[in-house]
Order: sequence, then structure tokens, then C-alpha cells
Amino acid sequence: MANALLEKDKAAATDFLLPSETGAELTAKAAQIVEAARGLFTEHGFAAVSMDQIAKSAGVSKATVYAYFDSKEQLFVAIVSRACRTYAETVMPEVRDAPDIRAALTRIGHAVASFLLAPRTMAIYRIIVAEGPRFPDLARGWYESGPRAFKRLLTSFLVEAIEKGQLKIENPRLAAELFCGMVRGPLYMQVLLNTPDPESPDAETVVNGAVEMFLRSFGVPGARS
Amino acid sequence: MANALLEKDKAAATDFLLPSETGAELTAKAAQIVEAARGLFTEHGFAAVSMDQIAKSAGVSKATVYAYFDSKEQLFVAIVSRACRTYAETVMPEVRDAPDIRAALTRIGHAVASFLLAPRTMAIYRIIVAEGPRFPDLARGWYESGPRAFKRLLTSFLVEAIEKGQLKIENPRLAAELFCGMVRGPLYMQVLLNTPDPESPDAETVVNGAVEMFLRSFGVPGARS
DNA sequence: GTCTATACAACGATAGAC
DNA sequence: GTCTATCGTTGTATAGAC
Repeated sequence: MANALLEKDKAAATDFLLPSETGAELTAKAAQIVEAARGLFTEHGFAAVSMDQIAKSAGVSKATVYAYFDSKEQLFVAIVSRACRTYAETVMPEVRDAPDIRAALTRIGHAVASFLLAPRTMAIYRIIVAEGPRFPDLARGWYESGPRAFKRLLTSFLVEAIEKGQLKIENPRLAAELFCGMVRGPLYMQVLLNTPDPESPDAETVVNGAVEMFLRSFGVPGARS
Repeated sequence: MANALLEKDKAAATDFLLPSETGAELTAKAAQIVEAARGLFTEHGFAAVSMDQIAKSAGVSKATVYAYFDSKEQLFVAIVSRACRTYAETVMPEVRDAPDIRAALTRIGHAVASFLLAPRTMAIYRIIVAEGPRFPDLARGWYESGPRAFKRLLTSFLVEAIEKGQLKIENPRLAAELFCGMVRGPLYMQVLLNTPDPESPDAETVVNGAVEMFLRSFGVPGARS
């Protein structure tokens, strides 16, 4: 059951394709350029990196870069597309059956926290936020492929748990949103801005706290939790 | 009691001053330039706006802009400083006594949601995120003046409520973090990326849901909630 | 302090040989 | 496809007159 829902939503998630994903896989040299650009954008931001630097870092000439990508913008789109694919392949599968609802939520929580807080993910997100106004379609595509697809999937998971009698929730979508907010919120901004706060709880504490709070609100006393 | 804590933490919050706040107030013309720059940065981002545009929008020559601000970067710092001051004056005072704990949390939740989601706030945050790597001190200053100060204040509020017997919480700081995450998380990303999601609950629903969840976990049955 | 005009550097993108 | 060399533009920042 869970797998059926999973497959359905996973299909829905990848149904939306970012521009450069519609084509075939990148060639080796294109991938090499994309990887170099990703590293530089990650470190210095989009505007601060020149095509000369990218070419040099990738070990090719600038003309070669332009042979594969029409513009700096399009190169950026390719980077984001790759990140979306990784996201779909990494976090999505974590939402499936587990021994009990507590274990499942904990697992999901850790998957979300660890993936979202990974430097690579944050770097991409930072650039999307930064350049969002200039790339509205890209921002939308990323949101659809990533956060929105995941929230739908998590909502399906909760609905299923409700039907099994493991949870009691009036508004599953709201519950999914709140859970995501709890897991992500406390550490997200610190990582995003690179401003660690020693007073903040660590990821483990946050996930456990979120699961605990979630179950106290929505857990069914009788059910194994 | 609450006011004593409030005053103390408010002082602590403004104790940290961003560079340009250490000096006196801006002159009228400087403020005029800052305001023009803020509007342009808000709309187009930092890198995409030239000093020529700023000068034109402010109705002065470029040389005049440079007479007041040494560089584009410093002009940006001035903008953020202003935003921090507004934050301290707007959200912080919301954390104080209310008829009961539920009303207090709801009020805080709405204040956080409405301020954080305001276009002006989001625009500043977007730029901070975008240019964070290039302005590490600025990002840190903003975090200290804003989110961190608020979380401390909220934690103090919770501790006080615990002492009054209105709440029962083991880790108040964690609870404050989770509450902020719930209130902010669901809508934050959508506004930040300008990708509205019709499936998402609205702000009212989110705040009420968060308060409900918080009280179910930490509320004291006997106390008036 | 404020303006006009300009110096100087850097960037994105391309032309043309191989 | 890949390179070297370069074009045209744009941007930050400043010089000098008032």
C-alpha cells in the first residue's frame, strides 16, 4: 500500500521536469563543466563567478563552455536540475513502511534533516533564493520537484497511517507541514547563513523532539507507537 | 516579571550593533539614497542593480551616492541595519503577558508569521541569503540581532510560563525552536521563492495548528489554557 | 556637497584557425 | 569540438568644475 502510494507520488514528482532534464543525460565533458560551475557557485555565489573562472576550473576553454551551454543562466539551470534529481532519489524513498509509526517518523525526520542541511543542498538552495527573482521558472520548478512533491508524499503517508489507526489527525496536510517545519526550521537558517548558534539544539535532539511532539498530538494511545 | 525579562533581553538584542548603527542617525539625503537602493535591491537583487540606477532612482548623481557611502557593499550594510532595527521594534514587544497562555502563543505566532512573511522582510532576507558568503559579518550580525535574539526572548517567556505552572516543558529552548519552525516553516519557502502552493494551509490555519500542537504537548491540564 | 564627464577593469559572448 | 584572441558593453569608482 505504502509502496503503491510511493510510486504514484514519485511519478508525479518527476512528472515535472526542469528544462535541461527533458533531454538526454549529460556527456562526460558537460558534466565536468557543470561540476566545476557548481563548486564555484557554491563558494562565491552566481553573480560573483565569471565564465572564465568556470572554464579554467573545468580545465577547458571558455569557448568550449559555450559550446555546451548557451549562457551562464542555462548552465545554472543544468546544475539545479541535477540537484533535483538527487533529491528525488535520496529523500523520497525514505517515506515508506517501518516497524512502527515512531520509527518511521524518526527515519523521515533524519532523512529530511540530513539531506536538507547537507552543504551541497544548502548551496543550491542559497543560489535559488538569491537568483529566484531573475529565474522565476527555475525557482518554481525546483519547488515543485522538491519540497512540494515531498510534502505530498508525506501527507499520503500520514493519511495511510490514519487509515491504519496509527494516527488521529484532522488535517493531514497541515500536520505534514508542521512536522517539516519543526524538523527543518531550527537549524536551517543557521546553516543557510553559516551562523552556528551554540545555544541551538543539535539535529538529533530536534528530530527526536519533533517526533515526540507530533506523537503526543496525533498519536493513538492504543496503537503501538 | 515578563516585562523585566523583556527589557533585559531587548537590551541584549540591541547590544549587538551592526556597523553603520554604531554611528549617528542617517541624514535625510542618506536615508533617501538608502530607501531607493532598498527598493531596487528588493526588486532585482543585489548584483543586478548598478550604482547608476540607484543614483537615478534617488534623484541624485552617482558622485553624491559615493559621497555618503564608500561602496555598494557599505550601502547594502546600511540597508540591513535599518531592517534589523525595525525587527527589534516590531516583533520583540509582542512577547509579553496575555490573558492566558493560548492567547499569548497565538499572538506571538501571528506576529512572527506576519512580520517574517512581509514582502519587505523577505526581500531583505533574500539578499542576506544571497550575499551571505560575501558578507559573513553582515549575515552573522543579522542573525544575532534578529532570529537569535527572538529565540532567546521566546525561551525566557516559556521558562516563565513553566514557573507559573502554565506549561510543562523539559527543554524550553528546544520547544521555542520547534514552535518557531512550525509557525514559519510552511509558508516561508513559498514566499521566499515566490512559488505559492494552493495546497498549503494559510497563515491563520498554520498558527492555530501550531499553538494547538504546542499546547497538547506542553500544556498543563489543570491550568487555564 | 553636488554635478558632468571619464578612467579603468571585468564580464559575457563570439570569430576564426585548427 | 576545442583553442586563442578579441569585441562591445557595462560596471565601479574618481577627477575636476561649480
